[in-house]
Amino acid sequence: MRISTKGRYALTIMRNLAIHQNEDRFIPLNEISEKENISLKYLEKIMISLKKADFFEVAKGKEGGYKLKRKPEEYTIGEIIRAADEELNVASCVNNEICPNQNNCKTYSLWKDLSDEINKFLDSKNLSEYI
Amino acid sequence: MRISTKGRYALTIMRNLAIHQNEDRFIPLNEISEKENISLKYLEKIMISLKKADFFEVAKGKEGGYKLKRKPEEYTIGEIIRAADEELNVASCVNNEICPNQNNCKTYSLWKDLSDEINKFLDSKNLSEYI
DNA sequence: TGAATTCCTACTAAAATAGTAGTAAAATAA
DNA sequence: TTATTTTACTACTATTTTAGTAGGAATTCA
Repeated sequence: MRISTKGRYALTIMRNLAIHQNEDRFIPLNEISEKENISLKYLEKIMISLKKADFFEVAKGKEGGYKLKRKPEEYTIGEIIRAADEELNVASCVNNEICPNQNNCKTYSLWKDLSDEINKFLDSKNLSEYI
Repeated sequence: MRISTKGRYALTIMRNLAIHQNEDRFIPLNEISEKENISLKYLEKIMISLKKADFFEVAKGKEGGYKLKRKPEEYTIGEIIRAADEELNVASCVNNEICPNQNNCKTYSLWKDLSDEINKFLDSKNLSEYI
């Protein structure tokens, strides 16, 4: 039961943006790519998901890049991982798909409660704790 | 972040054995296979992992099958899922592999703590709660 | 105007998960 | 003793998910 690298890299991106938040400039992805040794193309792809969550101000072109909209302590780790396309549910029956056996399923509440536990844990941590 | 079907089916097997524990006989896998609509061959495969954990008495041949060694309340859900080959760690750096960056990794403790949380939760539940 | 950057679409590779097939070995009931 | 039932073992295949790449269009600023 693993957090995907996509989720972990999303956190890496957010941490890097947080670190430079006080500098008055946009941070381009190639800077993060070089520092963290992750391909630029892959970071771009992860950004597609993160942008939907409205985490950044974006500037295209020269001197462009990304800048966090909020303070680091205002992002929870949970919302970052979830934004990276990763649903934090341990079984598909939790929240999303309909299980044909839903009503008399003996273990639904087990998976539901565990998923809630995981989300609660990750929502109790914020980005500022990891920079 | 999903619990694999292997892990879920392992629990299904254990639940079925628990249900029939008071009957003075061994439960063959084909009975569980038919009732739960899971292929016999796949159940056999999952059994290979579970047997290593010494959960059952086994009888081969006619009238053979499996029988739980302990009472249902003496099996935790955590040990069942872990026995089904599924490590309950959210990142490979937790417990197993060595991360080249271990000492100054800012997120190691995050993944470690989350993994501990998941294990603690599943170890607090026992099989008798799900039959 | 050219270099740096994000944006967009499509594709490929690798790994993990899920599932199947065939047969040998063991044990018991008849 | 033998046919049948069951687990045990080994190997293979298919499917799905995750990870990663490629190429170029659009935008913006120095």
